[in-house]
Amino acid sequence: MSEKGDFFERVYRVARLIPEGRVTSYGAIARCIGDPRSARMVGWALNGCPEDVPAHRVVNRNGTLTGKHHFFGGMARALQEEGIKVEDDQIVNFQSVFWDPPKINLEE
DNA sequence: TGAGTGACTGTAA
DNA sequence: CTTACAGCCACTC
Repeated sequence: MSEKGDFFERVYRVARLIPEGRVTSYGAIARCIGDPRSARMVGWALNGCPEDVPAHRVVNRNGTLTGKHHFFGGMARALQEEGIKVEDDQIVNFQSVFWDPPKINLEE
């Protein structure tokens, strides 16, 4: 076990668990999968995320849409479509829409 | 092999 | 949650 590709799969899995109208941070996902120091890799992993992964719901710890420049299409608009208020590439009331990812089965 | 870069985070002031 | 500094891991040249 412990393959390199597992890291990506875990990121995708957690990202898919994000409910609508909610967002999470890269560090939260990184910690969820057991690598809180690889937060940067989470963002890099989402760079090649499939379409079924709501990458637009993943932002940095400040609630800023840091990935907007890399996301295909209007990331801020997509968030607002789900009920998330965004202003100047920054999530409004970020703490209220923040979603803490549960610990998934790392061996599954 | 080593330096540079990046969708980051935590701590300090 | 502002700004500044350092640590972090993987990728590219």
